[in-house]
Amino acid sequence: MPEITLPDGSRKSFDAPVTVHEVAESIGPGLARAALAGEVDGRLVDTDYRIENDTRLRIITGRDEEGVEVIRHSTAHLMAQAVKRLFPDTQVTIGPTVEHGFYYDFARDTPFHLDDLEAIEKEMARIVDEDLPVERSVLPRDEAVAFFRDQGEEYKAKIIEDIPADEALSLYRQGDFIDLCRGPHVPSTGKLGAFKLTKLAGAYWRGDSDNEMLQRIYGTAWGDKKQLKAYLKRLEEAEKRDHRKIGKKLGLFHSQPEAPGMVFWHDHGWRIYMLIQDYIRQRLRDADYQEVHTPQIVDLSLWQKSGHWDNFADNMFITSSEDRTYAVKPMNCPCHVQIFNQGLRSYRDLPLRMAEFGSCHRNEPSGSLHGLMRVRNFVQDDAHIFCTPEQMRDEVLAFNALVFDVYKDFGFDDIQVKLSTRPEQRVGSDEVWDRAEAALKEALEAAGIPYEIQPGEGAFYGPKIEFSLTDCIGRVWQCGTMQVDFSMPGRLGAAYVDENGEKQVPVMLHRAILGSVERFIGVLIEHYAGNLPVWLAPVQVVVMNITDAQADYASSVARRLGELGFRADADLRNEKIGFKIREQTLAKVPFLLVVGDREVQEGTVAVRQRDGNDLGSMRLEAFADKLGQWVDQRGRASATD
RNA sequence: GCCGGCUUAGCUCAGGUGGUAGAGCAUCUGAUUUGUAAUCAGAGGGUCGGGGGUUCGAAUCCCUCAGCCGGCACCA
Repeated sequence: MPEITLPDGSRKSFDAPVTVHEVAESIGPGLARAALAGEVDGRLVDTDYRIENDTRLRIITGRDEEGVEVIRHSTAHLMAQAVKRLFPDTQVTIGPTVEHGFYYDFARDTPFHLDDLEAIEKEMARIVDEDLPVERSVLPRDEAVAFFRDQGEEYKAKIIEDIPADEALSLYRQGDFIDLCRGPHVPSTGKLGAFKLTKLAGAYWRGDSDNEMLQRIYGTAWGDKKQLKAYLKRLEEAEKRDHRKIGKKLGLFHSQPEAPGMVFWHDHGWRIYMLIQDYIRQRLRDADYQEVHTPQIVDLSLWQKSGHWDNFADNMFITSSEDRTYAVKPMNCPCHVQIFNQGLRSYRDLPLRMAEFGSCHRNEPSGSLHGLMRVRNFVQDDAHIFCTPEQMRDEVLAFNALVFDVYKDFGFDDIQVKLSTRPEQRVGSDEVWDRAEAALKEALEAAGIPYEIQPGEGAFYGPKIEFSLTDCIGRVWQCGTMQVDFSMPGRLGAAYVDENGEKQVPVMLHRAILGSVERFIGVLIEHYAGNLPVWLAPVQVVVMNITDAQADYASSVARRLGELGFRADADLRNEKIGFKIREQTLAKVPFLLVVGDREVQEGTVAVRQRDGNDLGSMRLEAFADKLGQWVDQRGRASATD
């Protein structure tokens, strides 16, 4: 005689055990149709789950997050069923859900073709029409292994063999297709429909590049067609923001086969680059960093001593001369230790903050290169802080504040912080790790920064904090980092003399705010869809004349703005004003100044913003004042867009 | 690096089943002197990513290399 409590607090009594579906039916036929699963005492179950005792129940539909999750899972099964029908020689492996959808990995001699996706989608739709009931059953592990092996599903059998022998496994059957799955699943295939297969890819069996490659099909699935459509629309929008497309259109940079993964920065792109670098340089100066510059290529022996050669030999560029072998530097830190090592350091010198915009080369695997986001030559806003263990906390605290403030200037307010702790393979005693992790934690907590812990994700030489920012369409980019290093200073012989006249090895903090400048520019372009805030816009103002009669005036306005420190061009082409406005708007110039006879006579400029907003006519000085204010507020307000 | 796809004019892209290439924009020339997102006309421009092969004949079919794109793996 179960009494069931619903989320709104209401109770329903039944004379006999009932299924989730029956409870839904008792509430209303609409809910019964929409029910995809139930949550019984916090546990997700199928709709045919039988409730015996008093319990709390939530009916899950496609409107719930959990419901969409169930739909994605079930759609993965649906796809696998369709694939097995169309390509019986295929073996199934795993099919989990991912953000916005799902994938399924198949083992198959001949890879799928893009055209196959369409056929698979059609078959999926057919199975939806068949509205096959999805039924759960339970088997002991060994029987499950035998079952799948019998079906020729070797991979599935291997997966199940890794599960403890005493565990019973749930299987889900829909028509001729059976898959191992924890569930829950939708009650029947007819509940599915808002899906689309999106990508075809190779993926290693068990995620290990030593294993054979499987065929992965990605799909997206949603609660209804409207959500699906909205998602596809969002994908399209994201594509329009692609920094590679925008970078090409605006002529910011290019790359070519002769220098894969390396960037040819053009005039306008390089302006952005320099503006960012100048800004960070000023911020670091204000925070008592010194700036240094170290060699591009350094004898291999240094990299052997630092340990990088052991770990990253394949990813380092090598050059040689006069029987010596050099490595093109993949990072700045060993060189910074060399500067630290010049002369005798006192504890009074600490903390010593050493920054460098050093150009680094890493021979990244060819398949990992991606526009500006993953390159082989990059510059980081890199710095190393040499300090005592006692100073770590304050240094981390100060750095946190700096990171958040800098991100605000670039227009990012939504920042996620993660703390990665000691990995299995590490150097240094537990005591030292305790202290380092505690210092990072304390600093985060003292600053009131919420953070997530990633156990075991730290570097081998120390724990790290990672700062990720969320862009305007919700994508997360890891940029900033603060890493504690107990290893390298010792390996490279760094030392200072303490209060007692004894030599000590300093702690080294590796830290960057933006990370690679290349990548950060990529993130900025996508975040702003190319409409960079005024302080970063390569060209801030274009002055355009209506006819030749105002050419001199327009030139003088542009020149004057240049003298005031702004980046202003004149567009004197013999074109209609509408044409010039269109072109300069597409070039994402934040301010367009139109000057005709009226403006010449009155000594004014007509101001138009990038978004089409007309600010009317004003004196040049008035405009320059406003422009100065917009520049000064950087990315903190959106006055111009 | 691995799997799959792609590579045609400066850019964006057309070019069933093999018969030596085409559009729009851009460029150049001329006309037009124009008031807030495209003025008109004409002209030039390509060893179809590189190399090799099949064929009487290859942008098209095969092999190979490179780069790019989507994933996987990697990311000090």
